[in-house]
Amino acid sequence: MSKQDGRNRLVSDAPVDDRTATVLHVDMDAFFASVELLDRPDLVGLPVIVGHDSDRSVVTAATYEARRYGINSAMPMAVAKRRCPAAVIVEPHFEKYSARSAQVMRIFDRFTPRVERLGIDEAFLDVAGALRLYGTPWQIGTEIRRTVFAETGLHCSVGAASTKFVAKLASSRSKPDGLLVVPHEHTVAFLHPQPVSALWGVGGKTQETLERRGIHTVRDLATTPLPSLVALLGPAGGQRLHDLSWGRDPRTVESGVGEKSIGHEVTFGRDLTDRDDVARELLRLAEKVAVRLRRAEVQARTVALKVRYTDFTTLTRSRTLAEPSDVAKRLHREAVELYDVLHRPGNRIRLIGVRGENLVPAAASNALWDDDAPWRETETTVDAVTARFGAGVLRPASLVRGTGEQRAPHARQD
DNA sequence: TCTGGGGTCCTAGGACCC
DNA sequence: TCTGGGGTCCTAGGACCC
Repeated sequence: MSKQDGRNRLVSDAPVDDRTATVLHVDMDAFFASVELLDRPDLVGLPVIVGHDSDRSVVTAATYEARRYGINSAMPMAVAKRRCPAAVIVEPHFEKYSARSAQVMRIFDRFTPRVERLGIDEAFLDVAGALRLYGTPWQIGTEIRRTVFAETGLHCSVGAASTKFVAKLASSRSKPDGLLVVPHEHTVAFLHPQPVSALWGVGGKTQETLERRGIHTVRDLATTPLPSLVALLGPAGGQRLHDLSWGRDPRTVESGVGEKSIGHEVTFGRDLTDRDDVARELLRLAEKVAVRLRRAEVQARTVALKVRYTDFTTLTRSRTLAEPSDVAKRLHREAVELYDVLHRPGNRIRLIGVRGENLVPAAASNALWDDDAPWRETETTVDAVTARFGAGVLRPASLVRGTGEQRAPHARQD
């Protein structure tokens, strides 16, 4: 037996055929915080919070030591500091997490080609075709955990089951640094005692709705007539939760699916009121979006603007373009026009965001014929100009008025 | 306690077409 | 003269997940 007895375990002690549990969910433990500790071994064992140390910030990640003080992701930083004044706060470094994530995902690829990334720190693996080579799901999960730790120094937890949802729930129940296998025939017994909030898609609001009707556990939901659930949650939601409560999850592991939208948003340290300030921020965001669109070799058919006022009221406005675009200037113009409809003197803007939606492949021919792109922006256009001359150089008004004749700022020559 | 930034999916109404 | 039904697209908002 391994040193991880008590962590590595089956859902039942009875001998079971776990070859039915071919969907694995691998979830990195306290990922951002753990990556930071790789560079700061002096902080190991301490309550560490990753996030900006400022008002209006939230906790991005926390070590298990910090979680013991009741600190969790998405908690306002002010609250977290109150709960544990001694906590060490570390600024996030997203490039570092991306690099580690890629390293970990490459390890998964060695076990099966069927890997579906889910965010930066988790993935589903379909290992049905890997059993002959690598053994049972339990053995594969154990080997993945061993390899990830050996090569990165990071711990992860693995759930194995016959469906994605149950595998994901199993990994969460095995955390931290654990492995839990739920054979197919144990699925319902595993699910039914869980709180209804364990179901994928049941958050605070839905949980409240369900509990008002006396539905507290997955078993309660499973034994509620489907029409009642549909009346409560809508046709799609009612049917889906009912299926999940019986372990039915039709989703398969899909590798290589691209993003459906690409966006950036920013919350300001102090609210913006000036229209030109907003327009300038929209340019920064549009440039970031455009860079990522081009990198992904897609174009956006629709541009969406998001505005959050100081009272947290949040609006979105979107418009579908005549021609899809990956050009910052074009996205920016659209976003500014959408904003100008909303603008009122004295409005206090807390957040703005720009998102490209309805993505379509960037056909090579578009680059040749698209009148809107007589020049192709480099990835560094705005950043380079801003870095050299300061943000004030790129007056938003001049860009709004810009025509097709306007060239990219000359900084691109280097 | 006072709320980040990256996303996905669902609903619902209206326009428009057949 | 008053009235169809289905399908798709667009837009806005909300819940949810990591």
